[in-house]
Amino acid sequence: MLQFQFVSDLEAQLRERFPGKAPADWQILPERTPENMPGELTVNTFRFARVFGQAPDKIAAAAAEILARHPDIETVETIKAFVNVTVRPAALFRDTVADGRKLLAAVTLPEAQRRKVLIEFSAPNTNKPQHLGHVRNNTIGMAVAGLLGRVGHEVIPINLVNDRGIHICKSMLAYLRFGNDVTPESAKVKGDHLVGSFYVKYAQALAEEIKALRAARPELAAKTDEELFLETEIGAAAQEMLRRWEAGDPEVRKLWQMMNSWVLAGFDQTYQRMGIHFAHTYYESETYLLGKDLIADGLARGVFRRRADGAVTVDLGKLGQKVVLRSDGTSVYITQDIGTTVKKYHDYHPDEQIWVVGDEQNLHFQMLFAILKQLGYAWADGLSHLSYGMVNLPSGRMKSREGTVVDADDLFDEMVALAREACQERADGETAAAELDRRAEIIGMGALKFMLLKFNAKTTILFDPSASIRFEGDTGPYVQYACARIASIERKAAERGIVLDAAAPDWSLLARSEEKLLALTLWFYPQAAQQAAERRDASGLVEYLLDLGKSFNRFYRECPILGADDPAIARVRAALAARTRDVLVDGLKTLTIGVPDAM
RNA sequence: GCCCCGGUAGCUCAGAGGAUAGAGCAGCUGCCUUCUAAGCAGUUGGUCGUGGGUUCGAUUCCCGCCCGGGGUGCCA
Repeated sequence: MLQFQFVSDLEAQLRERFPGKAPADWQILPERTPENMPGELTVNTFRFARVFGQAPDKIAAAAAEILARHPDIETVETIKAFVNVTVRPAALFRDTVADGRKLLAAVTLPEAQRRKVLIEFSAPNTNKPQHLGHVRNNTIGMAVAGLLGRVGHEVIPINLVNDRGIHICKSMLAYLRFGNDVTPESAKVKGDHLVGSFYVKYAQALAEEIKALRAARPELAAKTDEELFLETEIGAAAQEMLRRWEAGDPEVRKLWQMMNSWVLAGFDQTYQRMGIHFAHTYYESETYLLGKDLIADGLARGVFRRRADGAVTVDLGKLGQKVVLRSDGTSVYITQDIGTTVKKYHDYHPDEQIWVVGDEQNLHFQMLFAILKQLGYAWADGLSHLSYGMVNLPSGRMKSREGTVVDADDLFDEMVALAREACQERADGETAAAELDRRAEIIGMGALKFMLLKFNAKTTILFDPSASIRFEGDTGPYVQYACARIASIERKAAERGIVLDAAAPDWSLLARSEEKLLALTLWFYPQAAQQAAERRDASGLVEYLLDLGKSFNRFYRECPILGADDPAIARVRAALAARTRDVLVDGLKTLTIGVPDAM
């Protein structure tokens, strides 16, 4: 990690003054001094006075005394146990931005802390296109994968496609009955959307049949729609299709293959547009039988118990009892997950496995992890559920069957179209249409991803399509705009024949408060990225990038670069701007958000 | 009933034991012949759901209660 010289020296001298007290890994992390307080950086001795066995104000006094003599320190002021300092400009820039490569390299963790992490996200069903809920999952998944990779972990992003089951058969059955052999090509519709339309048709047909059934047989009034499913013709037919699928019926399998390939081709487009890449995709059709042998094994070892009715259960203490095998010997959801988790472990031998899955499955994962621990897998401690909240609409929850969803592809188009309008307005007449399209894609998708990542994953998001997504304020485009301004300055400099990077910049020429604040903010980048990675929470990095963008825009306003009186000041300010751009681009790229050259 | 998550400015959210609780949006005031105004500066707005407790110090930790969401399947 990048450290200020005065902080390292302070650590050493405090250790000397109180020998044998502080542990080897103890270190001081200076904080930014609040704006209405004197100073730039604060050493908060409340945080570590205890390690020296001293009262905070004693340590603060000692620290202040040490720092007052330090050549890098301009002023020291102690308030309670806070030691506020201002740093001499030359030292401040030397320790923060002077070495840009070192700043970016400081994000990477030491080798001993790097791990192999498998992260599973997206996990779509192949009966319908993806909606905003999936987009949140995908965005969080790839951002966290990016963060973990950026700090040096070996990351294996994987997908598990749920490509079998009754919901798939529903789409298939509706296609057989109402499809007239339509294909994505003949209908000129993306494959996942085409298949999804049959899923909706099935739901409609089923609803009508249930309604008719209820009208004909009033004694069924107390039963739920779900309980009546097999009473309907179309319900029984779907169940029969599932049975034939499981039996390997060639006709059913052929239809299944065809429709799945349509959906997967559609998903590929969606993933590509989002910038998602998986190291491997598992298919539930190939893994759904896994786990049963593990249940048999656990039964033999007394981890599980067979109940009188034949079902196999496990006692999970506070979490309750859980059935892991039905009385007819077939798997339940958790049986499959036990099997695939063990498979994933054997395929990759990761130190950690992370699942990005909605919070309605919190209990499921608690149970899954508890079962794997009871089965005795030492690696079960490395399993975690990255749980995130729903995306609700003003009208309530999104429901595919009722068609009340914000479709992913439609949303992307809408975002990009809005960005395109804004680009058009700002562009000079000479900018080619293709270039505007390119910018709009980066800005529109960036705005969407940034918005989704800005929330803490746990919070339930209320998404109002009519209010749409903003491009101003705390947004992706705000950060991208700072980058575009920097790129523009560099272009202008080139046009005017000003050479900005000829010699090593003279950092001692900088001393304005906006310049110092910008450099200090840049210094925090490695910490912000590492903390976000550690917490598996991209919102921390998002907040940081907004903060950096703000620091830059203030600097931009107050400290002219090309207009600086002294060419040497222009050079060093340009270097500071370039450092800013490098960090912003690095941070956005980590979150799979791009940066346009101009906006 | 039990379990999990949330309740902070009009709205959307930060804040993971420390200073006088922050930001964006919305509202109001200014700033584009000056490196891009997707920007900047200023301003209005808060009993941090509520009642206790621990602590030198609590929005933050613990307990009770209220409100909202999710879960509590031999569904996934």
